[in-house]
Amino acid sequence: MPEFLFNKKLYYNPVEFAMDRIGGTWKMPILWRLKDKIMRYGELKKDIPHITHKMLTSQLRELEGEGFISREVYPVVPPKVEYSITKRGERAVLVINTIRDYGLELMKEFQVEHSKIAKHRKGK
Amino acid sequence: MPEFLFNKKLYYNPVEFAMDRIGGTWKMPILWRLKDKIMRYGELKKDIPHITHKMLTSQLRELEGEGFISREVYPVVPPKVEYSITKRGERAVLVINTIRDYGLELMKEFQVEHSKIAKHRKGK
DNA sequence: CTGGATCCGATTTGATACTG
DNA sequence: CAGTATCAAATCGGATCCAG
Repeated sequence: MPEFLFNKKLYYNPVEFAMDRIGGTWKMPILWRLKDKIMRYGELKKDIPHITHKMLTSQLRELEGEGFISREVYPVVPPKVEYSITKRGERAVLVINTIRDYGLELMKEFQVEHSKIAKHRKGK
Repeated sequence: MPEFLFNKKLYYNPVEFAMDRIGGTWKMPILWRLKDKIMRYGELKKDIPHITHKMLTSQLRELEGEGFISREVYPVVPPKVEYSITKRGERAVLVINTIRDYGLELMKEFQVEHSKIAKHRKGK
């Protein structure tokens, strides 16, 4: 397993590299929401439960800085900022889908119940 | 996105749940090594660069406790303990493969060199 | 050889206040 | 509305020591 440097951090394998780009608690939920629509900062904030202002802004900065999302600022008062997904972000969403499906599978094995309106969702 | 509890921790989505089971810096490297062979504690320790005693033992405990690997203790002196992958662990390796492939793809995009030979860098 | 426990510094995150 | 800055709390990880 080769090791390498990126942004002054030492990585031991490609998995770690990938997870540093799109992992953590919040990046996937953000990308997931932007996968098929443009959203404003406030919309994301309202839509992602429990995320704090600080985490949302910092994670958006990182995702933007590494090209997974793009940010458009409208010079109006009050400010309006829209976030949208990029090609690179769309590619990431494919991987997120795989992990998500696996997560659902694991939850079943571990008998975890998503308390919310766990209606019968066939397929997907 | 539903939220739910598992082991007294609150999760917001299936991705987070999956990554808590097999994510972190060391779990994937461990599973990866056990995917096609049984290994002793000391072998894993020597084989995984930079992992500390504390991290290796704690991660092995968690992986075992959640059924991704199994642990066999031989009642001899000095102790001999062998770790092997389970069916659940093998399923996880499939996902790890996907993430790994994606990681390699990303590394290429970001022009990361993963040669073991050091390259000239500006800073350090 | 394997593994548990403890101390402690480093990193991450939450809460809060402030700005254009 | 969107974003920055600061401080404190919580978490994580490394080093070390003890044990069967």
